[in-house]
Amino acid sequence: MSETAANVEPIGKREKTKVANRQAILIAARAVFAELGYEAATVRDIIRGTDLASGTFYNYFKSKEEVFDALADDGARRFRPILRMARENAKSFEDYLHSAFVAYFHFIVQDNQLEGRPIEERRPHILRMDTPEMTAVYQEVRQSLEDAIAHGDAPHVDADYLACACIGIAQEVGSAMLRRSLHDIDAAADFVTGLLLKGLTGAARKD
Amino acid sequence: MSETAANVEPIGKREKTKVANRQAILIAARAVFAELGYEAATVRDIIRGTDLASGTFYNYFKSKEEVFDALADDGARRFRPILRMARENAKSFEDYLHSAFVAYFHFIVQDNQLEGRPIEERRPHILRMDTPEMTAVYQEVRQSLEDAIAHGDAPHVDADYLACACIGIAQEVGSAMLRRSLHDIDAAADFVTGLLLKGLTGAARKD
DNA sequence: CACAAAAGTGACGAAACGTCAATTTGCGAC
DNA sequence: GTCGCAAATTGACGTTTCGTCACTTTTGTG
Repeated sequence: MSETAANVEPIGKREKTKVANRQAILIAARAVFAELGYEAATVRDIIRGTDLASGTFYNYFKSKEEVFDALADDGARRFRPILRMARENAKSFEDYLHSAFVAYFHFIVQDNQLEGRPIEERRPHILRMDTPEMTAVYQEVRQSLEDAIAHGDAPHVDADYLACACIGIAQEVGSAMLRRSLHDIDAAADFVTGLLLKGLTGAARKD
Repeated sequence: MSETAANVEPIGKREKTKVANRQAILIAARAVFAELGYEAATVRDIIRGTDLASGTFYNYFKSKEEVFDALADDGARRFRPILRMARENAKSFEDYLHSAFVAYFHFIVQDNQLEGRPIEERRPHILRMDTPEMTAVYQEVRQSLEDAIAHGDAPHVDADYLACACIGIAQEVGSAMLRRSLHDIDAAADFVTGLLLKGLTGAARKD
């Protein structure tokens, strides 16, 4: 073998710097959004956080908004396998719900470790939920719910509404949890799981 | 009485044009956001929709974002009395929940009559959760829930989380409803009310 | 009517945007 | 190695939007 052993990844320097630059921009953008807030941040601020020139930014993204969408999309992409594992390892429907919420709450706690401006200001005013990976997460949730219904683990409900309800609950209760000084992931997950399974009775405090 | 009869409203022309101008800007902004999308819209686009000069804009708002917040705030302000009436007229806790959701879904259907860009791209309604009126809506929901708990109409749950869950559900299921060709407000309200009261069992289809 | 305070106006400098001709870098061919 | 071409980077430049401010107009008051 005269070739180097690294022929499993036939990746040239060209492509490598390309993904590296894209990543550098995304990382810089995260930091800038956290520090200045999304609205106040400019494309120049972002590119200044890398060693690239201003013109190069536009080789990778059309605008600040597109960078944000890419960040959101990346987040969803990273979360998806976690969600899938939660489903595959679940012993029961209740178990699935609980571990999925635990996974999500854990994920957002991690994702907001960066300090800076309040979390609300790091996002655009209008959050778009229709990026490809975002949609995929919704589809995954919905599919899981439909499977559970088909399998008799859950009553025959409107899976679309239910998936939306789950996502809405996860988002809002998740944000509320982040606002609290102590991020009690299990308590939050217990709350929402109980609420979904048994309604208010199920969400009641255990004290 | 030598004075004119209109002394019940001691409002001079000064104040009158002031509120009129502010309102004109907000209305123009709504239209511009609907037509161009929020991100693409500029302060100049907005002011062009009124008969005011560009400099005048800054007498009323600091930026496009502040206009958006004002629109959101106005939406919340209009919704609050509706929510309050739902509570005061409710015969029971279940009735309160149901009519509150009906009111909200009705509200967002009305609020999205304007045609233009896809709803995701404009959205001058309930999204930002940290404007004064928005917070007031949250407080109102939470207070209602705490009252119900104290009165024994609901189990002893974490009212903060529950309020957030209700709001999250309302937003997401509301959006899902808007996406459907037929906006069946009652069906959506039945779904979420059942879900909250009895969990999945309560949300099951009635067929 | 006169005068002062408040509000409106639009031109102007500053800031951010997005483009592009010139330059550098990567990569295959010889 | 080096030659040549394509791809990517660069930063200066023209353009667009921003936000301000000196000036004008409007409103309220005596």
